[in-house]
Amino acid sequence: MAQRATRKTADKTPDIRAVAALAKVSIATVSRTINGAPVVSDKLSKRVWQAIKQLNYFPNTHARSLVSGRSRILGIIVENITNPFFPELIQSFEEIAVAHGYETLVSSSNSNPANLATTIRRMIERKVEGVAMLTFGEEEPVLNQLVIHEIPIVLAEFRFDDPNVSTILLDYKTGIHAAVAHLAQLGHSKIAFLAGPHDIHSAVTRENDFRTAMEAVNLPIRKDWIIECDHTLKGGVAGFEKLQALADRPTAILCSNDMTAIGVQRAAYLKGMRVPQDLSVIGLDDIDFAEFTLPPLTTIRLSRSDLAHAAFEALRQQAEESASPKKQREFLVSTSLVLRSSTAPPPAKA
Amino acid sequence: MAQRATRKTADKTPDIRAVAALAKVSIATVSRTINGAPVVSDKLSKRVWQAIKQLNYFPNTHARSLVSGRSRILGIIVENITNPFFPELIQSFEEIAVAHGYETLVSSSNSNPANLATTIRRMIERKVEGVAMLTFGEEEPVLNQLVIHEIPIVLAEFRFDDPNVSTILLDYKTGIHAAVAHLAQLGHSKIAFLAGPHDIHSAVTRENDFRTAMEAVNLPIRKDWIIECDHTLKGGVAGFEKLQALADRPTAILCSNDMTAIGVQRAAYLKGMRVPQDLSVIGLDDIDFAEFTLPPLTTIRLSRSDLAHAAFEALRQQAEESASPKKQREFLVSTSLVLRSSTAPPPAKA
DNA sequence: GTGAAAGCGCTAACAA
DNA sequence: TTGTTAGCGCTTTCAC
Repeated sequence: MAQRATRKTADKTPDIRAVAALAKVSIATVSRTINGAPVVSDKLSKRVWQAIKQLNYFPNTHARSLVSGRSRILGIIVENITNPFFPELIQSFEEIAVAHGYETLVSSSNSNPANLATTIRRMIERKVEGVAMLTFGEEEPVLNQLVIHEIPIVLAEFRFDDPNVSTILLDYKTGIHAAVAHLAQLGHSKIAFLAGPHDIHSAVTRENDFRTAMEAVNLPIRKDWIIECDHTLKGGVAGFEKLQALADRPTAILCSNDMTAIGVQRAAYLKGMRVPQDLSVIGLDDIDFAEFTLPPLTTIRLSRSDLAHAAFEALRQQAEESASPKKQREFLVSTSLVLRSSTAPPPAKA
Repeated sequence: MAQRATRKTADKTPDIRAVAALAKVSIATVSRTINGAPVVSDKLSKRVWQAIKQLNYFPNTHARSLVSGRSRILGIIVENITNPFFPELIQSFEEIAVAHGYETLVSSSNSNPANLATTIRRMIERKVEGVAMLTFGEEEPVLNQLVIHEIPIVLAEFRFDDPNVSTILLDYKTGIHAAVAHLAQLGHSKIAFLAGPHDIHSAVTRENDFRTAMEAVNLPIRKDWIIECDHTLKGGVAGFEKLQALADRPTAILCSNDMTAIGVQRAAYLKGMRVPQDLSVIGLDDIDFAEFTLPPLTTIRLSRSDLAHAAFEALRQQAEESASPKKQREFLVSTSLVLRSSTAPPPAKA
């Protein structure tokens, strides 16, 4: 009761008025000072900062967002935070966002559409200024809500015709062609491909690029050597076993991602096969872990940092240009082959 | 211009007034309906929900937070999102939080104090209702700001005397004693320990538990067999190499975490040593990856889900009891040994 | 059970 | 350059 007697003596967290009172200025001046408006005199500005420090004042972002209409929050949705590729990506994205004064809301879809819908709802309620959907193909069903709310979106490998939607194109082709050429040069002609799930755009693109790469070096594409896996360790194990069950087996396996490749390495080891002497393996992503597999994995590098930069940049441009006519943009992120120790010439014919 | 002529016809995102108008009720009734206040009649409630749906209305959380003083945001700060233990932990925590209607702000300290301070500032500005600091020992310098703002905190393995600070105690002892006993039973007497950084509480606790476990089975503790690493793959490699440089070498290595153990496995492989025939290795955490190492890693399981539950529960209790006298709480999360294939009897004497 | 009205803490006109 | 003031969209007394 006593505490509520007067505003000024209450020991609640200080607000902009408290700062203004202590600095003997108006609240507008405090607001201008905090937001770096160029008109405040040095004298007052100094008094204000001093008062802020003295009171240990923190501006209330909710009030700020409410009146300004800008939340300074960005959303990022990934497929599966448990695949090491994504934490590394999130980390990059957050660093960039924080450096630009944005907060990040992270969420993973886990390939669950209901989950995704809830996430979108949460993000809309929090008034995010943009969403990076790095789910590589699961986004279509929910895109609509975001588009209706005119929230800028950036997608990977999927074009959507709306002025608020930008796209990041991933040039897998360069890396995959280099990988296949590398294998061919080592003398491999029997090359298998462990694909990702066909409902993921990036998986389909990767598989297509594998096909054209094989054609480019005049190597046969065998249907039973292209197997759909699920981008997980277990998927790699399963894919390897299917290949082993075949009468005619490949001498090299290119995998749609690193996790699959690591699964293959493990499965091969358990079967008593040596990588790379008995079997060459190449991954895709170059997650931090790839360097530490046994043997260290040769892989196609897809830079998380490049991807994160592109995603942030796409969103920032759209959000901060809200006045001018919005337009879609396209960004390109490239890939490259990283040579380590999981490839070698094929074993001599038995 | 034309668009701004009147509020009612403007095509901006609908607000509570628009819903009230369409449902022909007051905004208070809309608010009550949304928040499930028990007084609204079925008839009006139905009209309101119908209007909400028709307008595709989403309540503005910033306005909500501003007036209610509750943001329904929780913060979680981890040491390093790149260690697979943490994404799994974050995932669990977020799921629980979302299920209870909370949003989560994620951040990793990356062992950078300046970073941590910024993070805390961001979280205070966003008015988080609680922070889970799962940094295992880097939290002290910034605890103060949070405490001043009376924000509920939950810490791992560190007690702090303040009514807003709860603690999760981790019972490493059970798991570590089981691991050492398992090794002793296999016939090992030369057991090394690759510790974590000494400025991390959990690392110190784990090391101490290793010592008491060794005493419990009457095995000698050798100083040069206890090496401080850094909980990373590289650290494990380095630790292994230091051990190999010794004249008298251990036959088994217990590691302070899984990443270290995986580093050891890799380094041993490169040296031509076989795990477990030549060297037994045990990890701690049981990250998802542990099951897929070569060979599958025997490790001490620390449940991410249990930890996440404890952390959320601690925060929720503190946040939702704000009226009644707050009190510190303690939670306990236990560990257990998971037997896989990286341990075996020591090699016969040469 | 329902509505009217007073703010929550801040930004952005507009005045001075 | 600085101050005054009108809301941002919502929750919550307080009347009815």
